[in-house]
Amino acid sequence: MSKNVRRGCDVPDATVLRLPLYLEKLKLLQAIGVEDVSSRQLAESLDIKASQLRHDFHYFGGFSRPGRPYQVNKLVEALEQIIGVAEPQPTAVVGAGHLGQALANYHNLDLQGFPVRGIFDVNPKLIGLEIRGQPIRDIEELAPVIKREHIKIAILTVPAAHAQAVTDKLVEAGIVGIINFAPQDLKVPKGVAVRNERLAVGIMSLSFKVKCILEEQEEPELGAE
Amino acid sequence: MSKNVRRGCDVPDATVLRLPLYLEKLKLLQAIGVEDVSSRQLAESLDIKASQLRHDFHYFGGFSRPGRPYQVNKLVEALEQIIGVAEPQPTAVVGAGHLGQALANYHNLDLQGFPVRGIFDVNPKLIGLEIRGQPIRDIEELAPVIKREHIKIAILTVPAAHAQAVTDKLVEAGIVGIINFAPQDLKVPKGVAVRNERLAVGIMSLSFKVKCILEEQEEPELGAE
DNA sequence: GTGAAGTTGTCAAAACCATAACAGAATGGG
DNA sequence: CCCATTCTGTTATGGTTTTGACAACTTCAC
Repeated sequence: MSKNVRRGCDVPDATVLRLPLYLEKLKLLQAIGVEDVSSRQLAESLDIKASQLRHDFHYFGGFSRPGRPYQVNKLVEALEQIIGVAEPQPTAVVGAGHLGQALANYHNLDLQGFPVRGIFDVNPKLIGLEIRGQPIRDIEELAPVIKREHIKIAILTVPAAHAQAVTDKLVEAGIVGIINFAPQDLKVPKGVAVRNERLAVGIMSLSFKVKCILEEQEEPELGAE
Repeated sequence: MSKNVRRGCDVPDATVLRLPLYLEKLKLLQAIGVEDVSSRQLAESLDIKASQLRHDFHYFGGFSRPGRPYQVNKLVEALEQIIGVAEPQPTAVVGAGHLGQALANYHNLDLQGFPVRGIFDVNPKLIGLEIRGQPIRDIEELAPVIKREHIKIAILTVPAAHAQAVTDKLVEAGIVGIINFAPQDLKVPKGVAVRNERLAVGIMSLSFKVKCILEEQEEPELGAE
C-alpha cells in the first residue's frame, strides 16, 4: 500500500509548469470576488482542456468533492501550499548587472511571494547602491546573508564565465534552487535544483517559427490541392 | 510522394527547443578549432542521449553520411539556416522599463544574430535616451521604424495592462514573432508566433522542486525497506 | 584485403503526456 | 421524493516524445 506515501512530489514536469498558471488565474478571480469556479470555466480561461486540469489536480488529491465546483479561496490556499509560496520565499539576486538590477526592481516577484532579501556583485562601483531598499553587497557576504535571511532560492545573473564558480559558492552557502540566466550549464550536487532561463533559446526557437511562417506565406500553393 | 515537400517545418516543439543548444555548443567547438564531432560527444556535452540528437537532426535530413562524424562548420551553417539566423534578424524592444533596457543592453542578443534596431516606450522621460547607440523612440514611431528596418521580431516588455493593445499595433505593423515577458496571454491572428517568457512560472516551478527537496531531506527514512 | 571499432540514419519499443469517457456525488426544480 | 443537470475524481484511450536497437557505411591497423 505504498500509494498513500506520495506526499505530492513526483509529478510530471508538464504539470508543475502549469501550477503557476492556475494559481495566477485563481488569484485574479479571487481579487474580483469570485467564490466558486468549475474545472471547465478555469480551463477555458487558460486555453486548456478541463480534463487536463482535473488530471493535474488529481496528483495532489481532491480539492473538492464530485458534484461541487472548486472554491476559489481553498484552491488558492492549496496551490500556494503545493508550490511552496504559502510563506514568502526570501530570494537572492546574484549579479547586479543590467539584468540583475532589472529583476531586483521587478516588484511582481514580491507579489508572487519571492521578496528579494539580498543583491550581490563583485563590481566595487555597484556595491552600496540601493535597489528598492536593498543594498548591493559584496559577493563575499553571500554566505552570511543567505544564512541570516534563510534564503533558499537564488537568481543567477552573472556572466557565463563566472557562473559555475558562483554556483559553487551558492551551494556551499545552502542554496537549494537556482534560476540560471547565464548561457552556461551548471553542475550542482544532488539536492539542488536548477532551472535555466535562456533568452537565446527562446528567441531562436521563435526565429525558427517565424522563418516557417514566412516561407509558408511565400509559397502557399505548394503541396496538396 | 509528398515526402520531399517537408522543407523542415512541422517539427516537434521539444526538438525546436534543443536546436539553439546544439548551435550554441557547436559554435563553442568551432571557436576552439574543433573540426569534427560525433553525435555521442556532442550529446554528452549537452547531457542528452545521442539517439535523441540524431533523431532531432533526422527531421532535417542527413547532416553527414553513415560512418562519418559531423563536420562542425557544416553543422553550424546548417543549423543557422534552419533556425533562421544565417542572416541577422533585426529586432525591436518594446517597453523600455528596467527589463526592456536590460535586454536592449544585452549584447549577447547581437552575437546570437538579433541586433536591436528599435527601442520604444510611451514614457516621455525615457524617449530620446540612448542605449548602445539606439535612441528610445516614441511608440508612435513603431510602424515606420519596423517597416524601414524590416523588423520581424519584437521583444515585448510593457506592463500587462498594455500588452494586448501594443501587441495589436505590432501585428498591424507587420511583426511576425513576439517574445512576451508580460504575465498576460496575448491574442494574435494566425501567421504570428508568440513565445511567453514568464519569470513567475519559472520561479514557482523551481519553488515546487525546492519544497520537495527540503521535505525529502527532513524525512529520508520514509517508504521502502 | 580483412576484421575490428566507431559512426550515422532509421525504425521499433518504451515512456510519457494529453484527451476522452464515465461512475458517483451534489444540486435544484417540480 | 425524484429526475435532470452539473460537477469532480478516476480510469481508459490515443498520441507524442524519448530511448533503444541495428543495418549500412567508413576508417584504421595489421
